[in-house]
Amino acid sequence: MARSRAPTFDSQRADILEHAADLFAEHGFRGASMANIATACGVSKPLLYHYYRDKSQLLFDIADHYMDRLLAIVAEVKERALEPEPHFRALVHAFMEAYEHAQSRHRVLVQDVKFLDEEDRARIVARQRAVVDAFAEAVAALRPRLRRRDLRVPLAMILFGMLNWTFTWLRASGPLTYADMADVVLEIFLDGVRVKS
Amino acid sequence: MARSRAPTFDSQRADILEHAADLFAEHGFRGASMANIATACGVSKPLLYHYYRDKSQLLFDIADHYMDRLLAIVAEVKERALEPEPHFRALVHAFMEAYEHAQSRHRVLVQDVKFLDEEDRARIVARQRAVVDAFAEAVAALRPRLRRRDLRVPLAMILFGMLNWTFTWLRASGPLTYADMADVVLEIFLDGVRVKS
DNA sequence: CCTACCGATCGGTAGG
DNA sequence: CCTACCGATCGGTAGG
Repeated sequence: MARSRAPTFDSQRADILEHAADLFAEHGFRGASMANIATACGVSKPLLYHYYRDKSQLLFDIADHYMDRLLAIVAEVKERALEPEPHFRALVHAFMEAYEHAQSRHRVLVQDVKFLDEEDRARIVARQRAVVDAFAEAVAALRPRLRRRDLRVPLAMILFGMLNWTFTWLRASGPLTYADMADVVLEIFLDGVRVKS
Repeated sequence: MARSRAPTFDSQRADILEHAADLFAEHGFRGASMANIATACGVSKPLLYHYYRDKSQLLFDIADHYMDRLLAIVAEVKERALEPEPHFRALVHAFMEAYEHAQSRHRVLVQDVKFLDEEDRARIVARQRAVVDAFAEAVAALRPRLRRRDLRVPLAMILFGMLNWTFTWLRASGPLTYADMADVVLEIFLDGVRVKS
């Protein structure tokens, strides 16, 4: 009979994923070696292969679990059945809060998904597209008479630009919090910054 | 007497830089080998080392030349001495036009500068900061009564988010042109997207 | 003696 | 779950 999994299996696996995400974020997928990850986790390199088939699987799991989280946020906000503007505000706030607690995963998603093989990459990209579509709908609902339907996705991508670019400059330890940032983005996106008459 | 450089030296060097930028953009700094770059350029690997001391020098040159271009745009627009809003519009349009013709260099700047050694990285980061400062001033001029001075740089970073994130989704061959994109960003940043009463 | 450039191979390290 | 290794490929440089 097959031996059962150690009770620590899942937490050990999660710990490896966390350290791997940090190292991929900092050094890139090619720049971080399996030996580096093993050392960071305080385990041997062969033990890593007990939890993950190969290096790509580790990368895929980081990206896929992170997409689980982002899609769960989209679903949770949708369930509240809010009016267009509160719905939009809730999405932006929930995403910034998620980003605050997943900075390494966020970087990995942005910079390293291109190293996945075609099949794995396609799955991640499809799930990202689902998130973009949810935002495009939320944006369109704000402006129901928007004439150019072809601008729905670009408007969502512009919004994601404001939110996602934070990985290059916003730090949880800085003076501007992630919640402040959500408010500033909402102010700009909803009203712009031009001097009001 | 020292033999002079071949007349093709500068163009050969520029050709190498271009191919290296494409490969770094696609595969990352660690994923693109000197052998790959040599093959793409149609030269031998040792010849690469005639033009560039090492792989890092190649990366630095890509980033530094691109910063030359971006800082030149900032200076050119400043020389026109426009009013705040036309000045701001000119900056956004000029940057989007530069991005359109430098997609690989743009990606390299975003994703690979972290692989430079401390000194080279510091130079690039300092020049990037100069660009951010120029945008922060241009944004502040739009809204001279902005109460929170500490929002000047975040506002500029939010704008850069909209512009720079295009590297993930905007294609020169697509239906939305870079010039269209500049106009949409300006509309949002200046007026927001809320339904106007 | 210089610079320009080749075919071949170096020491070290990657993922496995 | 370890040490000990492998085939391959890395960035960089030797002699000529």
